[in-house]
Amino acid sequence: MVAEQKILDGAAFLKKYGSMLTDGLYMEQAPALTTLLYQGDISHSLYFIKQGSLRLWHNNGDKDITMQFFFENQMVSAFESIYLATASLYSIESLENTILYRLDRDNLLKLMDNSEELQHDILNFICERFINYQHYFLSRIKDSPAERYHDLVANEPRIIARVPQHYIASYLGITAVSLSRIKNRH
Amino acid sequence: MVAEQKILDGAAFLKKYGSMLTDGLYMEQAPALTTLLYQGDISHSLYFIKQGSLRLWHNNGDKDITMQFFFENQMVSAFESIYLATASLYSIESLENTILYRLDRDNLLKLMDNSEELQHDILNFICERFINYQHYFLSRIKDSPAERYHDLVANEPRIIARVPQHYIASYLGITAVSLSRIKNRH
DNA sequence: ATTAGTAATTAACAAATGTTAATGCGGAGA
DNA sequence: TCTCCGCATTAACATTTGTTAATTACTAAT
Repeated sequence: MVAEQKILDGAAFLKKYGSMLTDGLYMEQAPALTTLLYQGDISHSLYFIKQGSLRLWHNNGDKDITMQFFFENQMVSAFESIYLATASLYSIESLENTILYRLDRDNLLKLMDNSEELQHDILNFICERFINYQHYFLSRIKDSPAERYHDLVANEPRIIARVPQHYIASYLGITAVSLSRIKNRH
Repeated sequence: MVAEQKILDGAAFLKKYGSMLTDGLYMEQAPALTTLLYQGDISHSLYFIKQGSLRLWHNNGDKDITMQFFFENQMVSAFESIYLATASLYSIESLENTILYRLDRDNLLKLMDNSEELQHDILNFICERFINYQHYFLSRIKDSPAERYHDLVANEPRIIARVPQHYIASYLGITAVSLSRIKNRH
């Protein structure tokens, strides 16, 4: 789910493969709070954010677990759901009014069939994403909510500036009440 | 890190590709508490467990986070460390006296170069492992330590039977003291 | 400007875990 | 058999978060 990776971000992907995609790439607009993928569905789209922001989360009956926020130039997907045609563990929704490029599953797979280089890039992409994902989860396990909040303030100004607090609380794994306490602690 | 996957387990892998590996596959013996991979090192080996058990964990200065236990017939690797030649986030150590098959990095990559089918199997393997990994982490986040312990008792008798309690506590994300309390609650 | 609805803060209490320390248990080896 | 040492249990206390509820702040729409 983590789209930030060194090898191939959204902009680099479009630059490298965009010319092969004239018929499979669509520009779309999603007003704030539009759901792009429902948890449990099979994903048919890979997205690139031109403008705006997305949230990816898992729902567990009574509560949401927000895993990731996405901003401009990032590539966003539940790739394993696209590739294996399995139910997505996550929902994806716009936070702000968002402009996207959408790459269709069929065209992605066709493109992969025709390009060994893309297959190689995709395997790298998955490995990188896997590693990022592991870092995220390890920090979620080993660092306290307060530490992770201060880390966010220091290193992710976009999240602090553009994401409502109760989603940040969900991302930190705590309630909005607890986040408020942490912010105002001595 | 999760080696249990439907598409290709250790036994199936050896059956399918073992004949191509006469010179790259070594049998090894690891007495209890032998470290096979140190966190921070680049992994050079993919393992298959013939007999015994392994533990995979991440160390965070003062405490260990145990992520996975492995038993007979499982394929064990920090694949992204092998494939991308990056520092492993994890250490791997034997719990019991363990007999392993070890597949060398060079031979694995050579084999992948010569077999498109293996490349395909490996991408599937990674996607599957990614999904399993996500399930593990989500359960770690959304379920209480008590729920996860009772789940372990119901579904993972091998872990309960063969793994010392303080490693189980580390796997559940709590202290040995807290696990003891959970076990003896009401 | 008013109002209504959502988000954020604050307070009070309950529940769970961490920490430290003392005790009990059990196997390995002399 | 005795001793030692690591593992497991139990207890007491501190810390943190969850929960519920009341209050305040903010935003958007009329």
